[in-house]
Amino acid sequence: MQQEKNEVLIYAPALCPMALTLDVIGGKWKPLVVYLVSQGVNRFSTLEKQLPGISRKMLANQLRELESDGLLSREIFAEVPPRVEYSLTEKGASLMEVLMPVYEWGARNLQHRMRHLH
Amino acid sequence: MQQEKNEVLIYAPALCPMALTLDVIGGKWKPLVVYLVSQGVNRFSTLEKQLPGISRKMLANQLRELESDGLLSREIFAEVPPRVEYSLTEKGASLMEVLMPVYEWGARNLQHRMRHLH
DNA sequence: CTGGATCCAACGAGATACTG
DNA sequence: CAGTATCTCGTTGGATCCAG
Repeated sequence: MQQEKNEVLIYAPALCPMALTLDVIGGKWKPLVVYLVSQGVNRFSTLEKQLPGISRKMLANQLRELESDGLLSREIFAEVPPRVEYSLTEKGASLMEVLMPVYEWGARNLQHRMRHLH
Repeated sequence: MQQEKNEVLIYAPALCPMALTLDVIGGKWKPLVVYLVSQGVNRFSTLEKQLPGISRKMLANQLRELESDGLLSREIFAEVPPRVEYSLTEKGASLMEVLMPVYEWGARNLQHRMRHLH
């Protein structure tokens, strides 16, 4: 794993797949949003209920970004009242798979960081 | 994977291991810093050279946080000139392992997001 | 119901100067 | 060499109002 002494590598977030991935899934709410959608919580209002503390604007922004990154798809139903449903794309599902071990690592190593809500 | 219809789950970043982990490793520079340290780039000034664009303050902050989260250890040598070396802890190494698939996912799925630097 | 647009406050991050 | 302190500014996110 050790690099050659004279090898010069320049690293930058814009070139690192890890940083790019964290940019796509990072942020305070995105992993929870993706997870909830994967669990069938697929409408704006139900997501909002499950995410106490998130603002409408933030939820809308996160959903737009997740959609434009191809993780979620968005289906609009021309009804009254209007209805929109989100679902996980294949790409989103494949990301969820690689993220599960990360989730488990956190569960094993970060208990001390958990805040207990009442 | 589908939850029961009447099950009511409340999600919050403070309770989600994924969000906690992303908080620990997230941010623009942390994954690169951890990776570089794992590759033997273990001093402040060499890290700074490899991370064009990062400010001293940011690098110092990220190193402090990574240290307090137990991912990096910091060894101070009482010399002139002063010398400090960072290294990956076991915990940091175990995180790197679960993050490799994330890295690979990004490499496969996020090429379109890469910016070419000259 | 699902958002977009706007305004504003708070926080994060860069630049610079200084220190053990 | 390896940082810290301060100051400032830009961006982010919350609140509110409006619309399809």
